[in-house]
Amino acid sequence: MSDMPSCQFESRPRRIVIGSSGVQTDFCTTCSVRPTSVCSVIGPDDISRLSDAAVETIIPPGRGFIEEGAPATDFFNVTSGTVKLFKALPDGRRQITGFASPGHFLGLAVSDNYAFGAEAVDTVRVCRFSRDKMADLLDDFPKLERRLLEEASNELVAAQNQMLLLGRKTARERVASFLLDQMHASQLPGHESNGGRLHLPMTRGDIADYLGLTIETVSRTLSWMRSQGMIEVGKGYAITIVSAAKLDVLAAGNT
Amino acid sequence: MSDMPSCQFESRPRRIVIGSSGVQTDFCTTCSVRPTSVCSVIGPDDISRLSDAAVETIIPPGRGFIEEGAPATDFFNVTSGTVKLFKALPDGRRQITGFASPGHFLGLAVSDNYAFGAEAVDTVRVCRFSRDKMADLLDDFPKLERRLLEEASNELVAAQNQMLLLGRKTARERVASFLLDQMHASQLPGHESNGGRLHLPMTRGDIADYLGLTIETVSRTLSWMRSQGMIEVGKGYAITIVSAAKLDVLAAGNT
DNA sequence: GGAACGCATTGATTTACATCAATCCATCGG
DNA sequence: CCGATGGATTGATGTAAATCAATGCGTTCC
Repeated sequence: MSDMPSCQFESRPRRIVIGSSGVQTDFCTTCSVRPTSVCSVIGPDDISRLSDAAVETIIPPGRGFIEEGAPATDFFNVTSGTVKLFKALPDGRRQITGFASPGHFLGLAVSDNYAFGAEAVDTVRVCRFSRDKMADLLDDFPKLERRLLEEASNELVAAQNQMLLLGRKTARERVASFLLDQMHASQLPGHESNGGRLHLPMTRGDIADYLGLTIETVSRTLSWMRSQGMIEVGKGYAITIVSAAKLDVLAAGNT
Repeated sequence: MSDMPSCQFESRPRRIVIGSSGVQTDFCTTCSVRPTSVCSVIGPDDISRLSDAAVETIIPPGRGFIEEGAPATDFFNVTSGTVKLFKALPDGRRQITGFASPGHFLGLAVSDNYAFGAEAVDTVRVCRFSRDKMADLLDDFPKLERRLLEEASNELVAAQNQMLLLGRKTARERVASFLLDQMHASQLPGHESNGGRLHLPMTRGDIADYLGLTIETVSRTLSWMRSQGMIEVGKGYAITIVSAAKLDVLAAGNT
């Protein structure tokens, strides 16, 4: 899950008016995710096509905005905040299949219905594209399709790594892998260097649902890592990586 | 993993000569996978472009043909047989991330190296496309990109289902899900109806590596299912589903 | 300001599956 | 034809993680 700088914008959903003058406030122009997201393939001359298609939406923490099984009418580009993607069983068991941060494109569906759910972990901003408008953009901008294929391929690789983790790794290997992934994500372009300090807005329960563990196992493992001098657990959701090398050895899987 | 009818062809790899007459034996023309695979977007008038790009390859059982970490120089379209896709840990632990049957397109890579390995379960035929030739085809046939995006989206959905299975399902739920998936795959277009009888060329070890279990657990679970009247375990690799309804209840996850 | 709630940590106990072991069966090669 | 090998099944035992429980802390709301 790559991590991108967020798009700053006003705090309520609204439709950008299709304007004929160039004076309108155009959040696409000022969006800081755009240089590295799927939107980057649409050039400055065509940016109004983007603005016309996109509806910026603010989603408060805890609110779901994609429901597994619901008709797949929209696509979403995450421009700020963190989203958890998940699948659920009827008895309440849940597997988080990924955390989406700015730059992630959500909503690819094969059938007519979403195969997964999405819920805001913290305050989230997304640009929403209806399926029709997306189809128009794809027709007019072939490079967009190439870019979506790249995104999908990225997700496939991440999914395969996660299957290896879920199917074969021990609890300590899983937590180590998770922390290292979060560290790498926070070091991608657009993130200010923060000396190994991770901001993890998701709860221990969310981390457990992502790693195929329970809350207690995640907590015990983090406590053990702290006792081994690998991490520091700070206030709120801050975890600081003290020895990435030790975590690397764990995550690599040499049991 | 969708399952498609296989492409019949001669039993050794060779380059199809770029011919000017229409008399040459053209395996693309006779390929029975082609109507439903990514190649379907290339029309009969352009089929020579396909033949020019493809190299048919026969791979014996047990032979690997994609090595995790190796340079990603080729793509592969599976036209016959079964392929296992996997990721490995240094200490020998291995997770099979999928079984690819005819119609599957392999080799999408984001970086310059393959993120997974591939190995033939039984005798496998693939059409191999070099990266350069694939790029040419993509430039000339934009619908090919759309089709690849559809394939990738299919794989993403399958991966998410598998993450739910690996992260949250019990052993019985996993085996039930696997058997039902194989049943559905065998009922796709191109497969003759075979009354619930599955042909599973992969070993119990392969099934275990796919479901995040051990050989013994898979074997015990199949034995229990036989004792419950859900399946019959026949000679060789044949498993017959006797009560899909009971397996459905298990697989659904209502523990 | 205090009760309620959500979240996290830690302890004790249980359990689903792994591990180790033995045996059987089918196939292959000499 | 027989020994070797690969694969599968079944039994006995061990264990990593789950489950159950208790406690503490920070935040929110009345």
